This record gives sequence, C-alpha cells and structure tokens, in this order.
Amino acid sequence: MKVSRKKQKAETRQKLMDATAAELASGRSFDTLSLREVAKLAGIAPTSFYRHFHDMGSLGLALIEEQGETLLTLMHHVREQASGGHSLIRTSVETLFDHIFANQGMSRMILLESMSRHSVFREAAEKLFATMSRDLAEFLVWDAKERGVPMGHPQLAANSMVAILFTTGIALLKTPVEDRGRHIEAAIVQLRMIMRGAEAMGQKT
Amino acid sequence: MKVSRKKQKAETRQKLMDATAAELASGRSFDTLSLREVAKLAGIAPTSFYRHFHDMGSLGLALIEEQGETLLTLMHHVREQASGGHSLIRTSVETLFDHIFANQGMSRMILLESMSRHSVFREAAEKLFATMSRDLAEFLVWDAKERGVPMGHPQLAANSMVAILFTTGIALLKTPVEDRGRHIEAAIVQLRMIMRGAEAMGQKT
DNA sequence: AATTTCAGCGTACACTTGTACGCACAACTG
DNA sequence: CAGTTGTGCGTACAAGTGTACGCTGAAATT
Repeated sequence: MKVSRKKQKAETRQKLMDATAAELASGRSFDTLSLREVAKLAGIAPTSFYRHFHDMGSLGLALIEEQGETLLTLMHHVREQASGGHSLIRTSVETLFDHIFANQGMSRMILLESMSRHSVFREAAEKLFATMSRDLAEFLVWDAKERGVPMGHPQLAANSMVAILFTTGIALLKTPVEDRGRHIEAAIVQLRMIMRGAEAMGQKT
Repeated sequence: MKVSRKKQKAETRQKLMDATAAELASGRSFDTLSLREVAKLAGIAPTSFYRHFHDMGSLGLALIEEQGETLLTLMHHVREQASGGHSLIRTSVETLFDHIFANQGMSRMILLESMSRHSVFREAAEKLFATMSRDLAEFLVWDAKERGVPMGHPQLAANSMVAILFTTGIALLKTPVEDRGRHIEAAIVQLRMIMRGAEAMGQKT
C-alpha cells in the first residue's frame, strides 16, 4: 500500500507529459517527436506508452488542455487583482509573458498547432484563443462602462490584442534577454493604441 | 539540343519545389515531409534529389525565398496602384488574402517556421516579416503626411497591422467559404481601429 | 489466502527514413 | 569525331518508426 497503483500510474503519465514538454522547450517541434523517444525519455519501455495514451495525439491534446486551463485562470486572476488599480494592460502583458517564458515549449506548440490544418490539436488551441478573446472583450466592456468612456467593437479590439500578445510572445522567445524589455514596452504601446482606436470608434458611430 | 541540360535540370528542380508546395497546401507540415517522399512525388529517384538540393532544408529555404519575393513585390504594386484612390486598407487586405489563398501551404509554412526555434527557415521568415512591416510603416508615414494628419508610432502601428493580417490570414485558411467575407470585414475594421489609435496618439504627444 | 487485475517489459515484425556507391547514357566540350 | 560531364537510376544498409503478442510480478479484490 506504500505506492498505490493509481498514484503510480498518474506519476508515470505525468513523466510522459513532462518529458514531452521538456523536449518542446528545447525547440523540437511536436510532430518530430516519436512515441519511442518520449517513452525512453520518461524511462519506460516503448510499449508501456499505451498504458497511458492511445497515441502521441492524445498526449498532445492532454498537454494543450492542461496548459490552456492554467493560462485562462492566470489571466483571470490578474484582472481580479488589478481591477482596483489601473495599469491593467501593463500587468496583464507582463504576467502573460512571464508565463510564456516559463512554458516556452508548450506556448510555441499551442501557437503552431493552432495554425496547422488537419491536426487534432487545432480545435483545442483555437478554442483557447477564442475563450481568451471573449474573456478579454467582456472585461473591456465592463471596464469601459466603469470609466464612462465609449468603446467601439470591443470583441474586435480584443481579438487584435490577443493576436499581438501572442505574436510578440513568440517573438520574445527568440529575443536575447537584453532586448526583451524593449519588446514588452512596444507591445504595451501597441495595446494602448488599439484601446485608443476602439474608443475613438465608439464616439463617432 | 532539343532539351538543354540546364533547362532540364531547372525543370526537375521546379518539380521538386512544386511537389513540396502541393503537399504543404494539402495541410502537411514541412518537417513531416521526407526526402524520399517528395522525390517520389516529383517523379525522380530518391538519390537524384541530391542533384538539386543538398538537403530538405535547402529546398525549404528556396521555397520561402521565392514566396517572400513575390509577396513583397505584390504589396508594393498594390500601394502604387491605389495611391491615387483611397480605400487603400481594403485593397491591401483583399490582395494579400487572395495571395494567401492561392498559396495556402506556403503561407502556413512561412508563418509556422517563423516561430520554430532552431529552424534554418526562421531567419528567412522573420526577415520577410520585418521587411513587410518596414515597408508598411514607411508608407504610413508618407500617407499621413499626404493627408495632413499626425501619426504616432508608425512602426509599431505597422507591426500590429502585419500581425493582424497574418493571424487572420491563417484563420481564414480554416474558415468555410461562406464565413470568409465576415472575417475579412472584421480585419479591415481592426486595421482602421489601429489607424485611429495611431492618429490619436500622434495628436497628444 | 486465493484470485484477479494491470503497469511495465522484451521480443519480433514490417515499414520508412537518409544516404553511400557505382553504373548508364545523353548532353556538352574540345 | 572522341572525351568529359553530370542527371538520373538501382541496389544496399544501418537506424529508427509504430505496434502486436505474451510474459511477469505486485497491488487490489475477493
């Protein structure tokens, strides 16, 4: 009873996911990873892989879903925390980028897979983006009302923001440390620019 | 002398590139394509591949560079042509998306590779984006002067625009035909929003 | 205590992969 | 015309792939 079976199984399952994530983090693309390879990295026999995932595809899906959830709750927390204060854009940006840095491989994978066509993951990744945008839009509306300013096309504004966040996020992954600050500041200006634009469009129409 | 050697060689080289592009267009990711496979698709023996490219990497690089050039000149033409008229945003967007549609596989590949870490292609793809942004920024400055309106952070505005163009471009590839119009209109609004924002930021500072 | 369950292993098989090597034969060069 | 050049082919091999099959041993259940 020292090590229950369930616990043991969950552990090796996690080992598989961790090994894959680590490999992704080191720059490998997901679809060059073989079942045998991750099995070896996780320290189990190739055939034992099947006890945990039916497929490399299932493993990838599990990874995306795990990552997506933590990302969404993270952003949620940021908004709750910063709701009282201001500089919300700055805090959100910095938090998101921190997270992306801490999970480079996974972030890249999600972004990449969201673009591939037939992939099983595409749906999952797209859903994540859609949810992020929707959450953000909702917040933008609330915030605009709070501040008493108009807001045109909040959903489109949110879409633009998410797009910029992720493209700069990816760009950051390849940027030498000393230049990162500059890029982050640039992203913040870009987001503010969109805010301004949205507000301007809200006044006229 | 009917078929000169040079010509013949150029033809099979093109066959290799075409075969690869076709495969990409059908949704395959570049790094799941094997040398043997594209050789077979091009109708030559696997070992003959080496007469044209030293590597699958070299082939990919050739593809990206080819595509990049046509893309840049295309956007250039659009601007020259539409300079007199207005609705420049609309024309640019539609032209770009048409092009992306006509070359789905390549576009996706460029985007994807621009994000991968160790890839030989990253540099090429990034360079392309940078050039596009720079060209666009240059144009924005010129256009703003022309219209007598201020323009804050033109380079950042251009970056945002390119980011949005490409993310919606990619999204479009997976969108059923009947919804495409809506997405294109959305992209146009997003670009105008950024314009407005940039102009608003230009007035204050 | 006897039985069932099941994570993990090892072997085995049919593929696919990149690429080394040498040959053929048509296009070029002199 | 003879000689060189170089595209393309076929064979061959080592390495890596997914996965079917049957076994083990210990945890879980009875």
